[in-house]
Amino acid sequence: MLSSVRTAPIRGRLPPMAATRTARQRAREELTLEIKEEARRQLAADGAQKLSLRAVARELGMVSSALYRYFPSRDDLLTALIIDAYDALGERAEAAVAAAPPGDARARWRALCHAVRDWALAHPHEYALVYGTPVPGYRAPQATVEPAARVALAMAAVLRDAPAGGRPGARVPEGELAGQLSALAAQLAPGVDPALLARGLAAWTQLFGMVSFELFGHLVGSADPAGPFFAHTVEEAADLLGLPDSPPAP
Amino acid sequence: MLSSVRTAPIRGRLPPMAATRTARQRAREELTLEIKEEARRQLAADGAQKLSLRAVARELGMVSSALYRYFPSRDDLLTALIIDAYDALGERAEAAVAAAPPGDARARWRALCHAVRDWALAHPHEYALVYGTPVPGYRAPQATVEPAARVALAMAAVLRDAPAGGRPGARVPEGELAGQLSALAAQLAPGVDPALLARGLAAWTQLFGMVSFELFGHLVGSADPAGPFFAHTVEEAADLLGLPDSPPAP
DNA sequence: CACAGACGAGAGCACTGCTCTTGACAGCCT
DNA sequence: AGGCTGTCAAGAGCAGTGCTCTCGTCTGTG
Repeated sequence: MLSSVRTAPIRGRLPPMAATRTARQRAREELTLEIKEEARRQLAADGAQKLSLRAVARELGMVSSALYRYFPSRDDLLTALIIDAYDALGERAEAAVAAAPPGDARARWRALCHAVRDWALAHPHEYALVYGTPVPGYRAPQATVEPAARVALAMAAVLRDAPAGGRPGARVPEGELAGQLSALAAQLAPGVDPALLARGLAAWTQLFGMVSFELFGHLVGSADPAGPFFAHTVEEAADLLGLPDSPPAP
Repeated sequence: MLSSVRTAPIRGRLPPMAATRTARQRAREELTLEIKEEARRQLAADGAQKLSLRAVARELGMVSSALYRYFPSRDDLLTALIIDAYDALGERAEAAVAAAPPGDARARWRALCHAVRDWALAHPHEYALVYGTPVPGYRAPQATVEPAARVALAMAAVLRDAPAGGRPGARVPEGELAGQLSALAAQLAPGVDPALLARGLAAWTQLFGMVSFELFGHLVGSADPAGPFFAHTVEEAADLLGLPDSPPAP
């Protein structure tokens, strides 16, 4: 396996720039996009379960076997859609945080949480693809971990930039958890109190727990239009995270 | 609806007791159980996605079409498994609560939470079937709602029997949420403070959010052996719910 | 220009859920 | 006791799936 990268030419001449790419390359990229587009359409319509390579190919006017030139298997197509979904959600969350008043940590937190829920409600099947049951065998491809972390990173940034203080009554993490938290803090939110970080993790799991419960129908008997409950709990979580209650500049 | 049950004959003679059921009925019941058993085995091995009616039939030494006499469709088989899973989890949770010291609300809460997680870890695919992505079309059959509520009911009972007090700093639910909570309280935990009930709902979603995140691999980068984080968060949730910190009778 | 590689098309394999028909048997009523 | 009725397992078959392999064709490149 001396030439592992197949597309990279040995000659130093041509960097495959956007302008100098050949017609084949352009066609390939466009077709790849079209395939993902159609697949996403079917995903949104019927869910990941019913996404069929043959149906995608049919809709695109090509034969099913030709599609395997672009995605070696159905799982690879799904993986591509997963990455796109993570990126779309992450981008939305980051944009919401960026649009909130920079000094108002609570507003930033609130914007983040509601952005996640809004995106999930708008793209239920894509959300389910990403935060629902993993596909049968499942091995998270390395390519997914970075986009998957975007929401968590945005949350960490909100906490990092929030005025210190925290909420009293937080238990101090001990033992193995303390180690995990300090390692985590070192890599994404240096200087954050471990107890606060533990609450951040908890709020993170709760955020997606609420959204999943709402989307998957587990709240129908209780908090049925889940909006008010969601908003309330987001505020309570903000309280727990010690985010100041009133904006500094109204 | 005096004679809603179909199997009850109009003649007064034979009540279909366990002893007096015909050979056909017995065979049918046994085969139904065997089918579910084998299906559950395949579910545990490969996940709901790969559960195949033909494979189940093959393993049972019968032909696939015969299986449709017992379950009219694959979805119906899955629904039966869903109900069983709900029941198994609910029973486990109830048993854990019952085994905890009756007066120690925190111990009961802790037992409930850990029972849920332990069951989920022991039966990941059954958990995913129930709390993961709902099946494609999905309409929750009425038969599932009662077993589905068992864990929530057990949680409500723990809160109801806990010494009143709650934790200061709870936001009072307003508007639509207040109405939902009072309706909810009326039917499963009368006399519970709405603010506390809101926190109970939040804890409920968080519990399953944590378990789902752990099972579906979303915690690998952060709280990797998730046990310590789970235990910590369960205690913090108990704090929030105002459950007394130390057992009254050690 | 010639050639290696990429490409689309088609046939085909093994599998799925599900339907329909057929023949055998059990349970019930007279 | 005998006949009717409904249940049952079995088999064939349909439409659909993911995926593989082979075949000519065209394209970009040396």
